[in-house]
Amino acid sequence: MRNDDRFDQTDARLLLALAAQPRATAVALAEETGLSRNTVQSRLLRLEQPGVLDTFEQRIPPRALGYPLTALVTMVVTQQRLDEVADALAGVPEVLQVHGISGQPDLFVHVVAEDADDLYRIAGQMLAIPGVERTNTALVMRELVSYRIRPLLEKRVLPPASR
Amino acid sequence: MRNDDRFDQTDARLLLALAAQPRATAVALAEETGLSRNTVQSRLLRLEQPGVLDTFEQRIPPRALGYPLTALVTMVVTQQRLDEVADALAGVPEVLQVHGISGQPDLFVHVVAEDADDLYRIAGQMLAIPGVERTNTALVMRELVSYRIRPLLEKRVLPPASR
DNA sequence: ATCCAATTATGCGATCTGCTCAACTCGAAG
DNA sequence: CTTCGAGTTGAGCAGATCGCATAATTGGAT
Repeated sequence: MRNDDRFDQTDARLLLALAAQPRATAVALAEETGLSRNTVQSRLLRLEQPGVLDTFEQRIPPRALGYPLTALVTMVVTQQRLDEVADALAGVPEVLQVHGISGQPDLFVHVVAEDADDLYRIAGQMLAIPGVERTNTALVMRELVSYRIRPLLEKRVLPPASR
Repeated sequence: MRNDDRFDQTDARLLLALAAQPRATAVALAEETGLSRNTVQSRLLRLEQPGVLDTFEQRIPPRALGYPLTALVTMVVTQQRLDEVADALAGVPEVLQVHGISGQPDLFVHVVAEDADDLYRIAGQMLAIPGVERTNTALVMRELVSYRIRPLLEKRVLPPASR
């Protein structure tokens, strides 16, 4: 049984081309990558299969939807109720992502808000969830390094010597 | 002067359709949204302009590149050296994103690693950066709520009463 | 009532897609 | 070394889509 959910070098090259022009046609991607159109097409088909690439939603900036504020909230939770709390958090639209982490804060919550008042309201909503013992909110002032994964991608494409 | 970098309801509907089928043709999107093909095309053109949508890289899961471990690292930094530290962090491929935040930890760093040893190595690299005073690493055990922005999108599409 | 920007409708040739088939490459197994 | 098979390539074809233009329509602001 092969490991199908892992990108090989061909995938990586294709993804780099897609990163440059996300809506490029298969023909254009074939030229860009040096692969044949057939290969590009069959690879694309697999990539857009559910569970392979992350969702398109990742590309939608909250700022452009009217949510310029981002906050990172850590939470200490009554451990037995962790799943309950997660469900309750999922009910809050402004909660974009929740991570369960090791160590003292149990949860890590990514939140957006329209303004300071809005954030205060959302923080209140989160504190009111049964099982939440303590929270700490940090406002994001600046994105010093924007999300990027290209360095890792290129690492997979370039090195012909290592493997 | 209009506010061009903000999505209206039409954009939101288009984005929802794209979320369902990221590589759908303009014709298909027109049908799905009830808009004309021309509108879809001109909107798409604007959306793929640099600086409007986030990069395609957001959709590439690090796990599929061989980085199954995710860690969230908080940092206390000599404040005058904040930009220096950010630059140094940008030089580490496994650093996917860095946020400057308000409060005691100054930086928030999103890191991936191949395994525990790899993470240890990367953590060492980060600690060695001049200006870094203290770090705290938390391992991500589970993604309790996967990144999603659809709730906010739908909020913009549905409510004809509120505005 | 008038104006203006955005959307829609329609049409055109060039391009691309979805699909198929045969030939080729190359590493693994026998 | 030979055989096998998966992945890739090249070629071809009908039909769909794209990119672009032009004119009509809509709906909100002046």
